[in-house]
Amino acid sequence: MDALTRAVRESTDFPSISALRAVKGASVPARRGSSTRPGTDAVRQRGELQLQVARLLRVALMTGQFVPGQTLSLRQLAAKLGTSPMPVRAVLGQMIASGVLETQPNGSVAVARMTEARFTELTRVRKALEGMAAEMACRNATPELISELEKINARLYRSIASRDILACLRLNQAFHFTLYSASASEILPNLIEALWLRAGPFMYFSLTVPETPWNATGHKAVIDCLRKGNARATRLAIEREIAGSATLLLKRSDAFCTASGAGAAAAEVPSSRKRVPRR
Amino acid sequence: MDALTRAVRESTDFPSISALRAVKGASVPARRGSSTRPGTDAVRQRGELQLQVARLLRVALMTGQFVPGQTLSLRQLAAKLGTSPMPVRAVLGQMIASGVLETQPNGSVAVARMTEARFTELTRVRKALEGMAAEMACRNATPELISELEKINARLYRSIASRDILACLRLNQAFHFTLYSASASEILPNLIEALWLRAGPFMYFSLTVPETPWNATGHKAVIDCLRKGNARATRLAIEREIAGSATLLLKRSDAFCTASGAGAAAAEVPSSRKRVPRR
DNA sequence: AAGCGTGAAGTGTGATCACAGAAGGCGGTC
DNA sequence: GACCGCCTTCTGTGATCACACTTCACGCTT
Repeated sequence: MDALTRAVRESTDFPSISALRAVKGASVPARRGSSTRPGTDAVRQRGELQLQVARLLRVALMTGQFVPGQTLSLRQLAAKLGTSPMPVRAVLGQMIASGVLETQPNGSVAVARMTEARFTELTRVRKALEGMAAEMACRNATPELISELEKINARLYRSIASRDILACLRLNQAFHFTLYSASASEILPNLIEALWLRAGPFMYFSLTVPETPWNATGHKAVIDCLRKGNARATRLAIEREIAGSATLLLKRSDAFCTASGAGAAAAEVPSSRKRVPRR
Repeated sequence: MDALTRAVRESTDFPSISALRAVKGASVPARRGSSTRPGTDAVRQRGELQLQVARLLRVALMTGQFVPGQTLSLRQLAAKLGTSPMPVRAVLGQMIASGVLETQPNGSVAVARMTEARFTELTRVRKALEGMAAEMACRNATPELISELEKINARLYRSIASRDILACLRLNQAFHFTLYSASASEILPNLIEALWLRAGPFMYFSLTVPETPWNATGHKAVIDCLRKGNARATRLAIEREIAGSATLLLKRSDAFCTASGAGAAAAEVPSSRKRVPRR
């Protein structure tokens, strides 16, 4: 549990993209002109930076690196990532459009806060979409898929036993999304991912209780239904899983204080505006 | 029907934003420095340009101003809208993220093409989400809502009678979204709008047959269910409406030729690259 | 005449600059 | 001592520039 609080404290300490780029001078932010991309620079595909920024930001959100309500600054994020504000702008804009982030009344962007009503709705939509994806996945499930899910599940149980919450989150996500990607749907996984991203920061903080009663028993039921080839039952099993973890989170109603209210915890986040004393 | 083909031919002839801005020199694209924003300039809120670009692009997509598969150029769109490429970039990036547009292998962005599989999936997800929104809307339906829906519906019938397809589309959209916004959901209307936007260009071209057998009889059933306060029935009525119009479109399988294949119709779109003869 | 290289123009992406507005410390005044 | 205004700094947004890459017309060569 202290690993979690530590991760929260070092809330912006995720790996820098700049390590992936050529040296180019540590803090000098890349000169303009032909010297910008010396021949020794690492090859970069078109839009590669945006993808990397998006990936890092997604991971950061899902692993509680950002508190709900915390404001994210374009330039600060860009500086931490070692890029110009440009790709960060694009990614934040997309996340705002998908409801993961929101613009505060003064114009700055912040991690979306969670209210009880929002969470209930989110859970309802998740049940519908993920249930549908699970049903479709069951319709074209292969033994390989089932064995892969079992492998993930085994690792998940080990992570639960060793209280490695980060690994739990990662493996739980892996379980769900390998299942959903088997649905062969082009649109469902993306929609579901956006919903997870919306719930991500809040869920992380709700799981920071030392004794998480969540044990992935629902996953076993899902695998059983897949093995039987019962699509309806698979849908119901996934819906039960979602509902179960949701009620688990709702029971900890204090989590909303952290997330939604003008509570102390949100104010605890050190203001990102470090003022340099004048002269 | 010629109004439609005309709209297709003038496929990029939508109103310019520049009319909303101060004069500032017709084609001179705004100088840098303090002269950029003279005191006589129209007041603009933060991010107002992006919102306007997004609105115009949404309308253009829903009214068939862009053929599925047509490539959209940042700079050309910006020039047509009278802005810099910047806000267009942001909007296109969001639309790509939501699946409305897609990046072609060479990197340029294009209106997403529609395949039969995609359309089937899209319809399934729409039934789930819009059914849920309709059910929620019925739970807190007011006489005002019902009368407003009836008013929209009456205008819709008049538009069908006069074969004003643009008005039909607009009023149909108004009917559905006033219903869904009554669900008081924060997330469903946005998700549904993204789905409509994905299907929009394709649906428009499927409706360009002169004798559209679509008559909004499903809307009457929805209103009846709302008046009875039967939420389950409202969901089913909406699902039937969606399924009905979907099968109507699927029957016209040739529409996919226009939309998906390397068909002639897509190639008909004049290449947006007008080359200036060299010197 | 047919094929091919050249180069200009167009493409999206990333970086930098400029601007208006918000936020809050600092010095002034009452 | 408390309040008010300035002023610095930071915010996101829009514009412009630079770059790598693609595309395609022109003009040369075979």
